[in-house]
Amino acid sequence: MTPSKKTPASRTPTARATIADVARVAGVSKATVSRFMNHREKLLTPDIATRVEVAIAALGYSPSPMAQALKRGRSRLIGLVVADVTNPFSVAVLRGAEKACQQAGYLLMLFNLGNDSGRESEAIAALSAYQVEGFILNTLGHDTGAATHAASRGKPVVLVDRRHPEMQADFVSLDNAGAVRLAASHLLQVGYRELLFVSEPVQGVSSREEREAAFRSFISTSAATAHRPHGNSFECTADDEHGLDQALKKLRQRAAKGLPAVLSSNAVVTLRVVAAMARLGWQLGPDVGLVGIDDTEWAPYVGPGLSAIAQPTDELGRIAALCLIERLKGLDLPPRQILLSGRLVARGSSAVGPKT
Amino acid sequence: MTPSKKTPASRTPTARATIADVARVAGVSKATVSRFMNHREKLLTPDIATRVEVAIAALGYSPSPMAQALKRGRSRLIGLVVADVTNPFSVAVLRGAEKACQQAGYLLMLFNLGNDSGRESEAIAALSAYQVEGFILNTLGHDTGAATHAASRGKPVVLVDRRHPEMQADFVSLDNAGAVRLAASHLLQVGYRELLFVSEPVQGVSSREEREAAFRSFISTSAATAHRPHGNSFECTADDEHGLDQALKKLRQRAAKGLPAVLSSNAVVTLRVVAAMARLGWQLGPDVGLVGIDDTEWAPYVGPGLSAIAQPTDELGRIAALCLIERLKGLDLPPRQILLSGRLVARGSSAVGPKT
DNA sequence: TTGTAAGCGTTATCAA
DNA sequence: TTGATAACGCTTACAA
Repeated sequence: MTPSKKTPASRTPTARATIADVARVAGVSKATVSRFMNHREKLLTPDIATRVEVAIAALGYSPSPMAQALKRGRSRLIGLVVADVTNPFSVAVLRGAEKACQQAGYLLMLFNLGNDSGRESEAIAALSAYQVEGFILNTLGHDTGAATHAASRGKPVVLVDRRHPEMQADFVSLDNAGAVRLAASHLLQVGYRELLFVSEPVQGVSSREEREAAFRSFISTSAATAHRPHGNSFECTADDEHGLDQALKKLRQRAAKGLPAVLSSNAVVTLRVVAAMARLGWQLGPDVGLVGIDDTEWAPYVGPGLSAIAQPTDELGRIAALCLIERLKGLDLPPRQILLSGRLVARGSSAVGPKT
Repeated sequence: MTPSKKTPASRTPTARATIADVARVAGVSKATVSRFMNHREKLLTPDIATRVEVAIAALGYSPSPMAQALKRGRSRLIGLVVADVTNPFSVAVLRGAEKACQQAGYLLMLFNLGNDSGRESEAIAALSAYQVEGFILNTLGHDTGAATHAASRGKPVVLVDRRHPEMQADFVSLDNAGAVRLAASHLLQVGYRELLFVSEPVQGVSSREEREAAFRSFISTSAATAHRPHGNSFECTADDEHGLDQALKKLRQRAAKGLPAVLSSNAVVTLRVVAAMARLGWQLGPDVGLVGIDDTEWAPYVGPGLSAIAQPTDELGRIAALCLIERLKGLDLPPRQILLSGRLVARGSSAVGPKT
């Protein structure tokens, strides 16, 4: 018998107590300790129970989730894959999800793609290896093989904001169509008539597609209206400042008989539009109106204040986590779609006059 | 013999391949497979090696990090505890750290305190349980017991931005004193004379203390200078808008013979100051100057543009991760302090006239 | 009600 | 150079 087996003194003085230590101190078997931990008051003599309890307290024992995971096949870990942590929307979702997970006793393993959507498979593989019980995905939705694979292996997946083509999974998102209608009709109401929808390259990203489509359909629907709006779309990339400037100039030229306004498809784009307006020296609101999807803490202080459709970001993250946890608890339903409404926050950038 | 033991067909068709599966397919022992994985070309007959290699490829085998962690005591996991993911500085650090960790083959487990600094112990306990090999801590530094405990157990800890009192650990941060001097002397140079340092409640948070102290010392040092600046400090909380308004009014009253300016200690405070200025209807720059620590993507577009000290945030996160990884590789040095310099970005909010 | 023992997927020690 | 075999810390039949 090696001394390291039995005498606690021979352990590294700082090592975690194991179930065997507890069993020894309490004078019971490991199985009993395990039962105490998992079934608590059931099937346990009060006497033994207290002995175990005391030993646990004395040693400061807590079970090793790693060992539990190995044995049970469940890890109490949830994998979160994010296209870009820099995106404030992603962060907000992350925040909501993390909170809900913690409350349910799950921990989050984070994998940031850094906008390199090709690594989605890599991310999922890495997280799978750690036996995460399920995934929350806020990614572009290309490179969808691994996710589908995970899903087919019975690991639940929840998609946030962006769908993956052909993937059967719960989906939690802003009601994109509603949000775009809200923004666009607000612009019409205020008096803008010549609208430009600006988004990042659509490139198969579902939320961008949906918003763009909603915009087109809004325009064609309300063409018959008293307002008779016009609408166009523009895709802007990070480096092509010139292109955006040109698009805005054309917008203003077209707007001979109606005021021009931009509807931007997310916070990143909004910032680009704001930058372009600054370059052109135009006033947000009177010269060109602006409403963007995504409200931010700084929106009130940019120019005359940026009008926005606020997403219930925390709620999106929270609901995504809760959906996932329900599945983990065995809920077996066909994939659900949960669409949350945006809220219009009107500020100076969608006011025609200097003060409304 | 239960069929599930040996016949692959009886496994859940989707289960991961294990080392035993590989061994069986290759016709070797588990030990051999393990050796192939860990020592590669050493001590292996070419014939056997290729058989193993083929089997691994055929089954798509990759070892279970959980099982490895259990056996080795090392998990290739790093715990990141953040006071508040909402803070853009924290996110930026997170981003840098996550990237470096991924490159080194580590995964990040995230725990967000949601600004409830009392839960720091809880966070560390939870992450410890998962055998994380080390910690990156960007927390307030109260509730320091658990971290110290982890450190004493030989788990390396790196502190980012905020020190923990009496804790021996690597520390990575902005050079706070330098940053404050940079900001303050810029204000003097431009022509501001009556300075107000605004920060969140200092309350034992090291970075806030250091910045405040640096401000005081800058003022007293340069009092003998030709500029003869005055300086005061103000702590502002999220809900006390009135207090901040009053502080700014007093600042302007004091500034009878010298232009007034605010030096804000981080992005959160900067936003509050901007909001207060909007409430008061004052112009940033001509009425009251402003330089804040932390540059943000929206800073150029708020008012006349917000002057800022940009922190090398990505670099901070990256270096924190690298420090940790060095320690994990066995580096045994006394605690290091790594201080990175900030960079001044001057914009309209620190320009006395309408255009410089 | 409790204990014994097998096994989760690895790695490490020892023989062969 | 390779193969049994015993751990790692835990859960769970099955026996007692």
